[in-house]
Amino acid sequence: MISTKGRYALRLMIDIASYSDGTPISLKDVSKRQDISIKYLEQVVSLLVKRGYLISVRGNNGGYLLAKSPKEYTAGDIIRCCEGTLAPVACLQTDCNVCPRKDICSTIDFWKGFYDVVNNYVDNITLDELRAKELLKIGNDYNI
Amino acid sequence: MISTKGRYALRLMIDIASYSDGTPISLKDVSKRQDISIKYLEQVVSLLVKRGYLISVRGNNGGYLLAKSPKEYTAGDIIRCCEGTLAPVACLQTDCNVCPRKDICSTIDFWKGFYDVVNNYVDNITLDELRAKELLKIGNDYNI
DNA sequence: TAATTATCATAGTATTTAACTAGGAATGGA
DNA sequence: TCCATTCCTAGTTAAATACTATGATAATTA
Repeated sequence: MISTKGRYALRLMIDIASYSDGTPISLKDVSKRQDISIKYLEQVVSLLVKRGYLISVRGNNGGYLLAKSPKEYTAGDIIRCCEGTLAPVACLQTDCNVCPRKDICSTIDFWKGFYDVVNNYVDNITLDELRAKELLKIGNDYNI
Repeated sequence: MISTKGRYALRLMIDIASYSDGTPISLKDVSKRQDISIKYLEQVVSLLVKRGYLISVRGNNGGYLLAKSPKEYTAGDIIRCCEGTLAPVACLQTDCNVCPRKDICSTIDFWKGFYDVVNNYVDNITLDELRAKELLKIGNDYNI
């Protein structure tokens, strides 16, 4: 199960991509549209800023801007940024490859394949495509 | 991340499929081979018995038997039995489809696709295939 | 029959994680 | 200077995870 951090990050990025007209989008606006508290959004957004996915503008009329074109973000980039790895098991996280059973483990290949299909899926959908869907829904008078 | 319940369930099933000669396999033996406490295995195995995936034999020389051929179990069957749904978000669990944003949500289709690739992957690998890998590793003198 | 070896059922527990909320400092435009 | 915003760190509550523990029940075997 993907946590709220990753899911909200995706909605936040789609929101900014959808509503930005070149001026920064404030969390206050995102919060209203997405029904997520500003305080929680602050935590999510800080991860995206740290990673360089968003540019923050402080002060009055401040907010956030995409650092690059929506076509250049994949859903995977965004989710992993806030969620961490999508590895289904700990032994696939590169840093802790210390399972004592790794040489005799018959399931590791299965989990590797799992990891692969997940990464392959999320890395083949761009923020631009997600934004297109968002705009479609909005244009549709909030009724699909 | 898949929890120990689902991962141990898979190893338990592979173990039983690999070592069974028609007589029941006890948790004591599985525990030794898999390095998982008997007490924890008892909890995992009870879910598989309740679901009818394993047949339990009580008393001395008791243990567990597969209820059907290894070819007839998918990895997905086993994992979901002990792990619950593999849905990445709560609103995809059929029973609680009550998200107030469902009509305007632009990410639901993305998560549906995620869910699909995961299910498709785990349901296309059988216990028999996993057993084959296990036997290969064992035969290989515990060295890959 | 009694001892032994299993499964079965339920409860307890320590640790971690998730999902927030809160307070206030720093920034910068009006 | 005011005020809207981001930024930073802590605190909190609830639930889940990953077990361990105790004892009942069942069935084989000596």
